[in-house]
Amino acid sequence: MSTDGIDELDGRLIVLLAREPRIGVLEASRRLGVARGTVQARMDRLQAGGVIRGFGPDVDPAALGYPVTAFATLEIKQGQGADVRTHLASVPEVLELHTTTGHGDMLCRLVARSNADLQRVIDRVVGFEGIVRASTAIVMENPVPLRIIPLVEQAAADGPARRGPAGTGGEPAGAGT
Amino acid sequence: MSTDGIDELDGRLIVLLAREPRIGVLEASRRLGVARGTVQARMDRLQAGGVIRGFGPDVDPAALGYPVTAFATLEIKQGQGADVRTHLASVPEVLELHTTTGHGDMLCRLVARSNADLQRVIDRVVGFEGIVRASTAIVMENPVPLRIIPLVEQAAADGPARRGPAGTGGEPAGAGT
DNA sequence: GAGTTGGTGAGCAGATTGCCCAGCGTTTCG
DNA sequence: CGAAACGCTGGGCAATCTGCTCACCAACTC
Repeated sequence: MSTDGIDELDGRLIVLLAREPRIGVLEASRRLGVARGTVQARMDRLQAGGVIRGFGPDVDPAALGYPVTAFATLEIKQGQGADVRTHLASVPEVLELHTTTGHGDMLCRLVARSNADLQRVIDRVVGFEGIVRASTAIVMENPVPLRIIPLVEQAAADGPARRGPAGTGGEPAGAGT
Repeated sequence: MSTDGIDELDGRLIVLLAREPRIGVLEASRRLGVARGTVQARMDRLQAGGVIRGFGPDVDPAALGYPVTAFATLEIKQGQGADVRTHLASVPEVLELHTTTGHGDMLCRLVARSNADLQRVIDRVVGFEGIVRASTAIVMENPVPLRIIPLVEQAAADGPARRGPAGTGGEPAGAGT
């Protein structure tokens, strides 16, 4: 679904939204130099197409009292996948979970109140039959926080796919005063 | 910084925002059953305190044309850390990067246009002196997408820390008609 | 040549925002 | 114990923005 690929304007719009989430449609149209209706239409399309999933608040676990982050690689007993997922989903400290290639493993991101607390979290995570082994890596630094802007710019540059190469669709028109 | 810990109202507010990001302050105050000014004050405090970093758009890499996600564990040559970070930060497909305990390693999240393209990305990532070894795990499923709500609820329940235990701060007051 | 799609500029009623005020119950401090 | 500080409530107001609709134009498609 979704026409995959965004054009240059979509890219600028997303980047703008990423940088200043609080601006409204009107302000965005000014910054982008296009009509309000255009921005509105683009936003609708981006959301409908799934490119923009939403605008959830970016909550910092550390500020919530969970300054420790870790990644755990889990080795699962064959056939126990579904149960393990359910189990992990029930642990609040499990922020995300992926199943990966390799050893039929899983990788999950955890947070904890302290290093000591991390032990509790890990115990809870692995304290479930079906999990054969777990190895944890504690995060010390985060040189590159989750980002999307560079990728959006890349995508916008690579695939202006949406329209033909010609039409600027730019400033012609014009009827008013 | 930031008083660490949120109370029950903060928790409800964040969860509400996470579920329906488009609602404004006014609508939120209605849903929460508190005065508009209160919501406004809470939002300000949460943002000032760093609990809420912002409201950036949630962009789906897959919809951008990057449906493949992978995690790469990198082994770095001692002392090359800084350079490697800079290098990785320059690759758009590197969505996030962490330095972790273990082997003085790094863990990064990558995306690519296809499995074949992933090879290109990995080559670019590891094609840098200072990176000794890399092992990659391709993500197949994502049973638990990055989430924060359960943790917020947990935090709100655990540490109502903000006020004393007594005062509900709830419905007293009231003067109008 | 006709039709469709996407963009522009304008307009309007209704809703929301930002900001300020006064009152009041609780908690804290001197 | 009395006073000040806080946080929340309920109103109010001007300015702004949103959602939606029009008519029109240009380019691409058939």
